[in-house]
Amino acid sequence: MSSASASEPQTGEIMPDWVRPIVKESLSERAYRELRVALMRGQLRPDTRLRLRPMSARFGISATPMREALLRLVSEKALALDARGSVVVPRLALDQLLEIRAIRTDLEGRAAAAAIASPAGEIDALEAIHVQISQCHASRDFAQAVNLNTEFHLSLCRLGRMPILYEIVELLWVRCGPILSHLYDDGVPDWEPHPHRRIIDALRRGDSDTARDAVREDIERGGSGLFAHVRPSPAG
Amino acid sequence: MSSASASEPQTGEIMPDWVRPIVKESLSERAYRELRVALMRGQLRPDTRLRLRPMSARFGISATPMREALLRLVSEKALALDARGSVVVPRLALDQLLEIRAIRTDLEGRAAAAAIASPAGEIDALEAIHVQISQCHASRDFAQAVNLNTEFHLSLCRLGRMPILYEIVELLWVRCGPILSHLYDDGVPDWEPHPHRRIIDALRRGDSDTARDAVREDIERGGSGLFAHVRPSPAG
DNA sequence: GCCCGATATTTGTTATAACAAATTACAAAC
DNA sequence: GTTTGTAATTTGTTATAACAAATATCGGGC
Repeated sequence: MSSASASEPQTGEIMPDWVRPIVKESLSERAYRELRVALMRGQLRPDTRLRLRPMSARFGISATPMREALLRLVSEKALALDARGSVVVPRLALDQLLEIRAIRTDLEGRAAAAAIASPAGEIDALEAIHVQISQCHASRDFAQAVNLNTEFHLSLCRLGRMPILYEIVELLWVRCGPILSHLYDDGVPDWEPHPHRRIIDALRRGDSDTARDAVREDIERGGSGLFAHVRPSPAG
Repeated sequence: MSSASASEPQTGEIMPDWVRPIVKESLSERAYRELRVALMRGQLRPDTRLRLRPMSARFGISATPMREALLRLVSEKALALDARGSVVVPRLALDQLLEIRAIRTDLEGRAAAAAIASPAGEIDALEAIHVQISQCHASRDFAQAVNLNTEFHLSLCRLGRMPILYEIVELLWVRCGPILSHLYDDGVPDWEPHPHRRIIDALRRGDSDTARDAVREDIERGGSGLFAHVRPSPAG
């Protein structure tokens, strides 16, 4: 580690920039990150129990960092604790799904409105994602379409350049992860024009109001296939 | 499972309901909760270092649950890690404060709009908080006024009955905690009518649009005293 | 006075062990 | 076959120890 570490005191030497990205990732953070992407990709089914010691064995680490990773996801509500104190993959309630959609309407809408300042290349990249989604629809590759749809929304949020907002929205998507695989259970929407297209066109025209409204339309009209996989709300 | 502990197998016995509130709070959760309210009350100054072992000594617990509590707050971004890996009370950047205000406008605005369905008594309670704030202004008790102002906004959000939204907003307030004590550094605003009053009146009239707009006004025009205590944004 | 370098301490991280509570497994009794 | 009671296992929680890296302390040289 001759030259990289960020905490090294300044030598007179001038270092090229490309030596820096030596990141030291703790064991708990690696486990956290792996579990998180597994959640977002829908690879963990609701009600799955994640027991501490079996998990730490699977990851090849001790209980302490594994517990850290699990509890961090619990604190984000991406996972939950059952009555026994065991970590489980939660099943979203109807109330929660509706609330998440409402919050996403506000936040993703604001991000989209802020994204009109984006350079053309980044809007092109967003469009490229939507083209891939359309291809997945055509080839009936719904698993990939789900992941790309997530990527579309998160990429759009990144264009808004609001890091705090982005993290909130990402948390909401993680929470929906376990049921997201059913996004297309009701079939492929064939709206014309697709809300994603409306978003992209609005961004190109610098029309923030239309961008925001297209996001709202996408959220409100989409995702109907998810409702079959939420639990009824308590006393609702 | 007629009435008692959720995990207890069904005995024929019928238990009164009041035996239930036996809550077992783990050591880490108690430390987490205490630190969190200390943050929200502005009792921890920015750049304060919270070292692991001294902290666990102060709380009279071992390093493991203390580390859990600290890392949980780090994961919520209520605390941060410096280059050494030490936990520190972060200093908000200007960008972040502006972004938090924008997000609060959306979310607290939506909560206020949803709160028009609230029973009259709860709106009265909200008004009572604002009356206390006015009294604090008159008696120059700004420390208490800050806490009550926080309580006003969080109470308003609770009225919206959107638990996920509420938790997000609360997180945003926790992140502002370390600089909130400077809320009145620019003096007491003497707008007429005070936005809080507009909110309360709008709730009573069931006017969701005005409620939302009054929240926006309160956020946009208030809190100018905070800007002197944020660090300049990186390359901003 | 200031700077340098070796030692001692403290730091965050991870592993392991001890503990109580809960769950499971299993065999005896009905 | 079902139930019941006891033992064995597994669970989450907490404490403690070991480790390397970073930091602080302190003395000597200039």
